[in-house]
Amino acid sequence: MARSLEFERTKVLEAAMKLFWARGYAATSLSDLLEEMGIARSSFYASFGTKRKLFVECLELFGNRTLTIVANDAKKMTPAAMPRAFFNATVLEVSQRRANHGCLLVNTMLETADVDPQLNQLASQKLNAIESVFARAFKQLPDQGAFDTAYSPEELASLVMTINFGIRVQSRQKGSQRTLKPIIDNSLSMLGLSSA
Amino acid sequence: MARSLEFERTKVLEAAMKLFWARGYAATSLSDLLEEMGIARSSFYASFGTKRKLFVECLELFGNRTLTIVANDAKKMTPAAMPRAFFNATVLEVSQRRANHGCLLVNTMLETADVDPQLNQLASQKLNAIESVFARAFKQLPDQGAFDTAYSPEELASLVMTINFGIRVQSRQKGSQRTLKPIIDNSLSMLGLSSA
DNA sequence: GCAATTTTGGACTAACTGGTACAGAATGTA
DNA sequence: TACATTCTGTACCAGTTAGTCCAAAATTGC
Repeated sequence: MARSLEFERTKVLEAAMKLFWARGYAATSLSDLLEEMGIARSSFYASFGTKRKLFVECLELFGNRTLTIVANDAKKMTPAAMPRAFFNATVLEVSQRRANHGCLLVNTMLETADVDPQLNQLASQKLNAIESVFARAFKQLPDQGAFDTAYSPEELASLVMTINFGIRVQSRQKGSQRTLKPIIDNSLSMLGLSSA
Repeated sequence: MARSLEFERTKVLEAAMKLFWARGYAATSLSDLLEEMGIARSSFYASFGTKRKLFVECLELFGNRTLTIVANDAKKMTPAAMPRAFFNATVLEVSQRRANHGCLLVNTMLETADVDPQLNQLASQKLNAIESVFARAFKQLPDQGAFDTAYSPEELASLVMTINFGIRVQSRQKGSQRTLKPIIDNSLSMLGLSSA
């Protein structure tokens, strides 16, 4: 036989995702990607096909990872505790470790809205899937305990996503967690989840 | 003397703005712009300098126009009525007439965040100016009447902007006003402004 | 060592990018 | 009509883009 099959495909993919995450799809050139991924031009096309296919893979990876976070939360905690946990995991913890690039799905949706329907739909679907997990969890709670308002589970999930989107935009405007913390806290208390 | 000075500069500028609004800065090529503006390549560079300068003008135009809307509202109505009026003017009425492209300032901020600090700062400043108008209006209301919560005027303004951002993202995901209306209504009721 | 196979690096292509230059047509004033 | 000025169209430039190709190097199992 011969040389070891793939290199560290997932690691290389992750590096690409981070770059797309920071700069967006169009603004990330192939040369930038190759440098960041640490592989040669030829092996890139052999392993990933085209820049577009690579981006779709990154979108998939990011989306599934985020989906896993909220799906696990749904098993671990009460529905009322999920929004805070989600914001903690996806916004605060990230802005603590490195620069905050918002949400790749949100960034992609805005970038591709009137430019690339397919990529736009892909990002949109992943976001809808996340919203569905929230809605399903809120439905399991018959009395909707901690929420002091009279929204349906679907409306609640939609509100959580609206707030999520707003926070993601804020997190690209002012990335420090010192400014983001109060925004998150106030948003959650608006939902009636201050003590959760 | 000679031929009439400028053409319809503002009209041409507006056409460019709409295209940037829909597609973003990088994804809008010069050829696309010229076609949409209906002027020749040479006259473009004579009148607007570079693509970048043109974009700054568009950002300026869009920002000032939005700022005017909310500043006028601040004179005409109570602070508690401002958020709804703002969302009506900038989201619902727009999505009624034509396709909804979100907010050029928000789109630009996300697109340029890790790519072009200057453009990013420009958009960010305009958004901060809008937030300041809200904060100033909320400060004028000593008892903060309609708001049922205990936020400071600045916190309230920040919440309004967070919701605004969230709705703008939603408006690029699902542009119809039929889906946007309930999202706006529920967001406002979250703020305690349902009856305002 | 030999053979199989993957990775690498560099040369290359074709298309597109923003921007420049310039000659001529159109339009106005006098 | 003559002149000044603005607009238009086209040709052009240098740089960058995504993607292809191929020979040589590196790595593995036998």
